[in-house]
Amino acid sequence: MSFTPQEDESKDRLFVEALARGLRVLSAFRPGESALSNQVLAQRTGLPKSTVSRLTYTLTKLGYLSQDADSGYYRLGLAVLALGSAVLGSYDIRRVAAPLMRDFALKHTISVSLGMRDGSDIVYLETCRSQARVSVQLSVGSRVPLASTAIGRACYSSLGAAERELADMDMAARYGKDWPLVQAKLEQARQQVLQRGYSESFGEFERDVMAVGVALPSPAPGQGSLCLNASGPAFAFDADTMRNQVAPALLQLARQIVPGA
Amino acid sequence: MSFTPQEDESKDRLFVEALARGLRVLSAFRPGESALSNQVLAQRTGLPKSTVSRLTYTLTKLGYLSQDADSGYYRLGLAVLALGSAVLGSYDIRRVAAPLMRDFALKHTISVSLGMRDGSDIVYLETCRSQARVSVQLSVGSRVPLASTAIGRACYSSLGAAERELADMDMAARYGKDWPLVQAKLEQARQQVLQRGYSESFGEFERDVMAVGVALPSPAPGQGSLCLNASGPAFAFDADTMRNQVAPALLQLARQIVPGA
DNA sequence: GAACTATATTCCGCAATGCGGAACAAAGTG
DNA sequence: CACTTTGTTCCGCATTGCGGAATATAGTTC
Repeated sequence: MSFTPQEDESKDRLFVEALARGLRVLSAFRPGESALSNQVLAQRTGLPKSTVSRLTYTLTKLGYLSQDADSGYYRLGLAVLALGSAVLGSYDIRRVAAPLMRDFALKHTISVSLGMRDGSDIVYLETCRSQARVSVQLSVGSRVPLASTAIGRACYSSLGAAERELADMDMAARYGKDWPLVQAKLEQARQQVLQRGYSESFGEFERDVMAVGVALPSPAPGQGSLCLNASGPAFAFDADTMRNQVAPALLQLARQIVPGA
Repeated sequence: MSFTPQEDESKDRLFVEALARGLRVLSAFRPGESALSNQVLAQRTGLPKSTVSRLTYTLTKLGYLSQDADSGYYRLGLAVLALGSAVLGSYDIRRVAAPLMRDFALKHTISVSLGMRDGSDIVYLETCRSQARVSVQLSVGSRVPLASTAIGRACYSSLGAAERELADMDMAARYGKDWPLVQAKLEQARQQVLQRGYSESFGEFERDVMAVGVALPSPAPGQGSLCLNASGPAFAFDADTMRNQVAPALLQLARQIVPGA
């Protein structure tokens, strides 16, 4: 697959290749996959067998991979989890937001998520679902596109000119020839946010899911930009309800979470 | 703290040092810490400044670190979160256990956690708290010692002879001269588990926290060993209640989660 | 604003370190 | 038992990463 992507090229004397390769191995594990063979890793990463072997050996020794006793396949080790939880722990906004989000979810019987922009994605930092049973908070850490989701559009619309430009470039690369269309849509969403304060995505990202999004005023610009969404199934929420009931409440929630502003 | 643990030493031609160092940088972030300077990283990892600089450069470029705009400090990047969530996603037991645990927590107004052994620690894979408000699931990914917690003791007691020996060695190294005492305590706990099926830790790990633990029968031996605990504040749970009410219910919960066995 | 810290980045020659093709092992398959 | 498929080890080569020292940048103090 990917022909060695040393795009920057060559003389980046600061870039530590071996580290990058090791992380490439770790990130070859897609969520939901349990165990991968050494060979599959070689394929996915595009690295030669012997190199992968050395890397898995190293990662295993450090606890970032663990080897299944009989199959010999590798799974992500618990050391990785520790890192992940350190990330979550470092965002203290979660501590503030989570209980408020929980209340919101219960009160409106709707799911609500807190996200942060990373390039042209939104990464979920916290999720509260209305139906207590379903889904094990698995969505924390997962990514949704900036362009087609309510939460992404809200975030995009809150960017300053400079940052927006960067995000645009990111997406231009990502969407290729579709970019003009995507951009038009984004611009439209941005106008809506400027006027009404929230963004919508009614069935555009996932069929039959209605969502609205709002941005949190970012404490420091240039910092990660935070945003919220509220989403529910189309059979339970129509566009009117989302616009007139949910969206104002979500704006209110945002104000609760970040009192200043 | 840990004086460079290059125990094996020297001629391990397979071990990729640069990768290990990079990961050492990532794991220098303790949960709850937001941003670290390059220098602090150098201190904590014991690596020379220029090396750290190169590593942070690389990690930043890959999204595993992100640099605060003005301070220049580094924080863990969102790419790390993706890895972490991939780990959680790979343990399908969570999907089964979580709703049952939630019900349990509500019914008994007590906290319950699912853990897995990693060396002489237990790593939490899932936590359900009784009081909906408090604490944002932050404990997923955190570590507690095998020796002094109910959940750890339950897990220890369920190990086969071979694995127990390994764990013993781990702890002997960890506790040094205290190990005989710790071992005696563990052996005592093991006897209790053999007789009654559960372990206790009443105020031993955290003051004023009462906990009982049980092991889940591991699907494949040699695989990670899973275990449960239930814990609550001492003012609300006395030893009798824990033993006669909570412990049996927890055993029942274990049976629900892993029907076979 | 000059002199001084403290911290981060960059340079650069050296050689240790990681590389990867190929040989070797091991385990599964017809 | 030949044959395939997957994983590990070897080993010489040169690339890659190393780290001390020099340089840049910022923040303090007088």
